[in-house]
Amino acid sequence: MKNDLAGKISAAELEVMKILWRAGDALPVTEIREELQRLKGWEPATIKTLVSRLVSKGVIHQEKRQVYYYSPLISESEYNDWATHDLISRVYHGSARDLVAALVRSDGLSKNDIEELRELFKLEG
Amino acid sequence: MKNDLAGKISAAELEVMKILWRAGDALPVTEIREELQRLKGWEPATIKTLVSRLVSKGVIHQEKRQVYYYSPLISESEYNDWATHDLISRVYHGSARDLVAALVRSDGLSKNDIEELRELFKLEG
DNA sequence: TCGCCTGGGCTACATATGTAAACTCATCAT
DNA sequence: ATGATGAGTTTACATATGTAGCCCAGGCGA
Repeated sequence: MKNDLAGKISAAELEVMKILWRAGDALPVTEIREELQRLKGWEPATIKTLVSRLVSKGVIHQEKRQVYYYSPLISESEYNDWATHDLISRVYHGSARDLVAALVRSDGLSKNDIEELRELFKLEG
Repeated sequence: MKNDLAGKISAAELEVMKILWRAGDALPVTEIREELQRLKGWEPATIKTLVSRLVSKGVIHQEKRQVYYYSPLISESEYNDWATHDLISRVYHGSARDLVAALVRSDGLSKNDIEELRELFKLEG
């Protein structure tokens, strides 16, 4: 069940996750709302819905205090990896290499990025 | 409008696109259906729906002969690039480098892949 | 020629998603 | 004590998506 990330996180929901990941700490809806209102201009109601859905999907945890506090149950890199491998399987027939090759070809990377990655690969090799 | 790929192609629709891209030639629904029936076990009706939706979205072209023939209006690499950059912006805050770095870290690449990519980067540098 | 099969178009229907309001308590300030 | 305020829950509603059936007209075989 981990490989479908508990039913997948939608694009809008992901924005909520990002707030929680960045916070590093459990947050009350108030703060999540404040952030997203500023960043996305979403209504409080919308944000509450997204948070609820994430709880249902089991990807964030709801902790009772004076007010509920929310914290992620999956890490950002866990999600990122999942999203990446999802792309790779859907689009690149399962070849991570093809993805990177496409990136290189399509100017997705700057000279500088390439330099940094070369270093990265040097370490990996 | 190109940067939203005419309203986005869904996962199921993408399978249709793949058939067309691989064919390299315009195909009648018959053939698309045959392929997808074999590969995915989808009903003919389902496939017709997907094809119609792709036509509506303007990503494939319908050519009248005895029977309609369909061909893609966007190339596979065009789509791949779009999907990749979509992932990068949604998940990697716009940093292609972060995507590749994550891949390297998460064992998404085999020793062999890394070797090949190093070559690739060598050329690019 | 006449029904049958099939391509193409239209309709269907559940679930997911984006977006948000309505309602219901509990709590805080007056 | 009482009403305003806000947290949490329920409901709403359009569009997207997965998945597919129904119906009609024209070509093909009997």
